Amino acid sequence: MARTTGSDGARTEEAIRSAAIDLIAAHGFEATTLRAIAERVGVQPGTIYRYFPSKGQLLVELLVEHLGFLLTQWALERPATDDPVELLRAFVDFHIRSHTLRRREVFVANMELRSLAPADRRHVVGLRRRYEDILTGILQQGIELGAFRLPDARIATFAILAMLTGVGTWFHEGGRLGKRELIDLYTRMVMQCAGAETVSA
Amino acid sequence: MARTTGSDGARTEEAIRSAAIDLIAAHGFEATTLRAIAERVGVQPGTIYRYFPSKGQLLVELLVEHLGFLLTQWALERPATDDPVELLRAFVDFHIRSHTLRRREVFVANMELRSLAPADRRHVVGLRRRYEDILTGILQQGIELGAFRLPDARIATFAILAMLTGVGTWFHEGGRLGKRELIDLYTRMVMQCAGAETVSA
Amino acid sequence: MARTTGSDGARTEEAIRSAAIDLIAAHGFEATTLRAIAERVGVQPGTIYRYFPSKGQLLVELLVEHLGFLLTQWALERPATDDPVELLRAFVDFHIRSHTLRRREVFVANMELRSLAPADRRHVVGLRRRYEDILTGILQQGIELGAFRLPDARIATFAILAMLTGVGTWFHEGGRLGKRELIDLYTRMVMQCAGAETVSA
Amino acid sequence: MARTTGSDGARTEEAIRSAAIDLIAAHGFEATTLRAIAERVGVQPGTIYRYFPSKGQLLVELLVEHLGFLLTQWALERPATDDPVELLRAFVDFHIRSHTLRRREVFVANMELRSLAPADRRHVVGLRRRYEDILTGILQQGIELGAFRLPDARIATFAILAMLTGVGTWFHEGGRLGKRELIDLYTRMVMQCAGAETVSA
DNA sequence: TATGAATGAGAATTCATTCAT
DNA sequence: CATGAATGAATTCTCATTCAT
Repeated sequence: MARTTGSDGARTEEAIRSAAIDLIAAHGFEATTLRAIAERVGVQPGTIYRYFPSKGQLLVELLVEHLGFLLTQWALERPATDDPVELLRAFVDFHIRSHTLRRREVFVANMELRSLAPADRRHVVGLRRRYEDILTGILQQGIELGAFRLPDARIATFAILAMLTGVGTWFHEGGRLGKRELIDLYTRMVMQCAGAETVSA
Repeated sequence: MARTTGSDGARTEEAIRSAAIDLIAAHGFEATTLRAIAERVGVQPGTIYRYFPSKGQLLVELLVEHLGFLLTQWALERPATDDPVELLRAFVDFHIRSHTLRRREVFVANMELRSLAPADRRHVVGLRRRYEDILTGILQQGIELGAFRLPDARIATFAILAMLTGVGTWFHEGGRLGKRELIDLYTRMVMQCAGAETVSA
Repeated sequence: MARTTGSDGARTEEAIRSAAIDLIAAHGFEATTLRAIAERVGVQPGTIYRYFPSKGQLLVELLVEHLGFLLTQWALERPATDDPVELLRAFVDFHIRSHTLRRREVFVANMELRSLAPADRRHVVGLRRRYEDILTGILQQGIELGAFRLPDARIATFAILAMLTGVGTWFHEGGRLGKRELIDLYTRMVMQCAGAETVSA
Repeated sequence: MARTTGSDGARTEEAIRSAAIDLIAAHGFEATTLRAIAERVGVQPGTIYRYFPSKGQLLVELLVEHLGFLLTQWALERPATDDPVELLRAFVDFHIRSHTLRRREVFVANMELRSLAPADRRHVVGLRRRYEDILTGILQQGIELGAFRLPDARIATFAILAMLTGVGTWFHEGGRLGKRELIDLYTRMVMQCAGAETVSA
């Protein structure tokens, strides 16, 4: 059969993206074959080339889309305040929410940078850098205002992001811990870590 | 030519291990070919099979060896004290030292679990679990003795290990930060994170 | 180049089957490489995998197809009579005709059972058994009716089939003996062997 | 350990021959590896080269030795008589005995001619031809003396040898049939087949 | 006499990719 | 928009063979 009635390009492209993220998150980029993606979508491998020029470019688009989403979404959600404590709390909340909601994308974005061609890697790393800078900015301001006791905002950024992102490796919706509690727990640990004066949890 | 004078098995095996760790850390297990490993060692690909029965088993042996090393070494190095703060300090020191010294092994051990066959994964995950349990034990004891303020020893274990292990992704010997300072910085952040009373830094 | 104009799947599959039978009959299954088959067909080795999932499965399909052909064809050709002598004469005729016409298939079916995986071997041996049973049935009936003097129908089956099938190892169309004479010669020998009363030669 | 006390070259060579026949009979020449032979003997693969210059030559030696044995042994055992019926009876007896006793050698000799290099094949086929000629001679004489009714001594040779040799594919010591009965059965069938006047069984 | 290390060629198989239809 | 046939290069892995010791 040629094509399911009502299918169209946009739908197919989205199905490819979704299948790709799933499979790459599960098995890694190198271990994921276009055949497997195509099979999940229900098309022939050649069809993928109507939407993405190569396997590598598919990965790039996935990562760029994801990081773009994070950046855009934070810009929308970030509270209007300038209070570093408030901002840090909001960032932790945002990060964990988006990283549990889009686990697979996050996982891929963290694991598969090395699978990118150099130019693409630079591009993606640049985007990620912009996301890290959000946290660094919050911490820096907090240090300056005396709200945080931290020796180095940049290194603390790495430490806190690693901690938060690590959630994705073990947290599963429906386990003993709800998402709300998870966020509360991590908020408290991050606040302590940052040496925030007002630890209320 | 049969045998290059002076070559011997033990040396070749070690060279294969080392080349494999290097390349797998750099490009991932799936993206690493036996050809590439062999080329780096200076042998033919088939030679690897004198030492490892398959590519997969090579990975297993690398990971088991590494985790065995961590477990053994901690048993040797851990201070005689029962003081949780002292133990946590020692653990952070140990973890960062071993994880910067053996960066590549650590990286591989964290990334490539999914490349293992199920039975091998269980084995390796079991070993890793034993290592995690060391930290959980320290935190648990500290919580009970009132030395740490943490809501959950297990989750704090994940958080702290993620934070510490993340060091491997950005720290390079010879950068602006010395290893001693690095350890001090992280010790301080971990202590704050754990809510340790005596934060002296 | 993607597709040679005019090529199509069914033709390619048949060409692979034919080349495979030829080469396996000539050199044996283990000694036959997919490369060699592909070369004879005029495609790349990988192309074979569009049609057969593995080299082993290719052999299975060849054998099953051949034995299926024998079984079907005998069902079509066997004379309506119940006379064992008439049936034996027809069987010898049928067997030699099909075994000289499809020499290569027969040869492979007799030689390469050991190259099959156990489950496949059981399947193929089952089919071959059904073919043997045709002859055993004829002999059995002939013994009971007194038309044949044979001590054991089963063993006589082995003996006669070995004798008939052996033709394939030396007979070549165009030699000093025509196919008709060949069949007559063997019919006479088989009849004598079976101790048939009416030996008219 | 270098070598088992008391081991010596002759013993090793014999062990290699024996292991080779076993494995080649079981899996075919192409499917039999020198590694497997060496393992069964308990030596390293390289050791085989002290005794045989190549894998192919090993096969040649096995076949030549076997056919030489048949020729020599028949020369020793053949009855002094000139009576074709007596000689045929003795030949059937001899053939089945030697072909059940040395099943593996026979099997290999029948299956693996195609694995020989052309020159070796000619040599081995020549020896086999001499063995066939023994039977052809007996049949020819019997036809001339009127003891057998056969249209063609050469073709009858093929038919009878195929029939007799086929025994090796299904007969197993210890089955429902003893070797004595087996020989009697086949003697009777061969005599009938040859149209021998005096069928006493 | 035998080992153990290694080679190099070649095996089956997989896969991203192309393109006429 | 999508298929189905095919490519060609690469992959893991195997094996007969060599040879210093």
